[in-house]
Amino acid sequence: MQIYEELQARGLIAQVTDEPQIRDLINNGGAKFYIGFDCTADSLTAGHFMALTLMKRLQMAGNKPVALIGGGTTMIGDPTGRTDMRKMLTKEDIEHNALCFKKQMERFIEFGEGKAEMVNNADWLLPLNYIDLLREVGPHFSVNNMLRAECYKQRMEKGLSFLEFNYMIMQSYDFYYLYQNHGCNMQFGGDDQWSNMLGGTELIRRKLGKDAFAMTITLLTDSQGKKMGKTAGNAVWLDPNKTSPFEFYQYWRNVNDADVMKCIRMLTFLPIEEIEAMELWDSSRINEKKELLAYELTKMVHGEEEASKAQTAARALFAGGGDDSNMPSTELENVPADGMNIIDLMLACKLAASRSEARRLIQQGGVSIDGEKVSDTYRTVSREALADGVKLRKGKKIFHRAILKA
RNA sequence: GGAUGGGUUCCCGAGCGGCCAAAGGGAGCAGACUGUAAAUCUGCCGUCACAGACUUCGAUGGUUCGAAUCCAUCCCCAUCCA
Repeated sequence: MQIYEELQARGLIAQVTDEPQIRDLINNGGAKFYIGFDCTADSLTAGHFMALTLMKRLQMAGNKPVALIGGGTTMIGDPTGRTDMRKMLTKEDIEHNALCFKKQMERFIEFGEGKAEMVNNADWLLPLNYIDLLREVGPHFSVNNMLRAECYKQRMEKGLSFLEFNYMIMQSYDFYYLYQNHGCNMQFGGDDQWSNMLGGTELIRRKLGKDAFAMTITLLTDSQGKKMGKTAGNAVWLDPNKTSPFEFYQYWRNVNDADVMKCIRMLTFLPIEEIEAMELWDSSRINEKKELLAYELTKMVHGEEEASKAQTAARALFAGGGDDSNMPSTELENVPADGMNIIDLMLACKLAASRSEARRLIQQGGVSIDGEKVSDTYRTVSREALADGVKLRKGKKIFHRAILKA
């Protein structure tokens, strides 16, 4: 099976500009493609993960990936899928974020001579001169058409600033620039980027009379149609300091039954045949699939060792027994001689955002220490117990070890 | 620049002088049930020294015994006109 067919089989392809040509191009390793990443935060998220795996898949098939860091476009802010304007980030923030992205990607994809390239659109967008740019690309964009684009339509009622309106033009310019200066002939992106990407192929056709291609990836949504990769509105980060490998593992371990196979198909590198076989598994093996998914993804992002640790810890905590030394933990300093109040302890371990919340949790019976339910909000944990480490549990799934700093 | 309608707790959205920490829904959290799933049911859902107190309803000032609710100024948003 060739790469294009594989991507299809995995359900990754959403839209393409010219199917026969793109099939031909990537199956023969003839594509030099780019994917843009807006650096609105200082870490990549599970949402970016699929784009990274796609780059890897295509690279393995002999195509050349270009990772575009949006140091310039982030200055504008993509209005796609937003009902309000993004907070404007400072130049310093953006530079910092771009640097963080770079580090994370480097760990994941192979860069270097003849391998993947990394570019930052700040390099060519920032020096642009307004009038020159207007004269260069302005005549090729029809405002009428732009307004018809889905990404702006949604904003017509809520309001769209001129700043954001220009996002599409900047992204189009990127493609045009990369086509000319880096020989990029294709752009990939999330399906929500379709109109922005078409802007680029159009611009190249009009300015240069050449064909460039675009292909979008199906957005990973759960059975309820919501974007995956978020818990409680917070992103699942790839940075182990922001989302520990254990938490990362747990996120995937807990996906809905209905979404497991989709995730395995779209995100893992397991051979298609193996996945097809899994489809036929008895429904009683659903948890096996979830473990597999969680393990595979954690391995890719954090390495095999962390993945096994997370798996061992999870099994120990939920199935009982075994080694549970790998659960997330907090080292405590300044513990008074007569021990620490349970509420303070929970706060110190970030298991509750406020004392009220901690108190509530206890009153509702959601907290336990070393397997014993806490019902008294005045309960204190002795310094001696903390020296050995105590196992806190919040709700059903959150485990945390608190231990005195040596 | 003009006219009109708006800015309410994470989001949507009621409230329009005291009964308002503020209806309802969503999200979230906890409990029950389960399979570390979903659905369902129950409770919680501003903060704290938590049967009490304190701080919130775009901002600032004012009227009043008392304001999210009235007045003034300012900032922001939408719609129509230019």
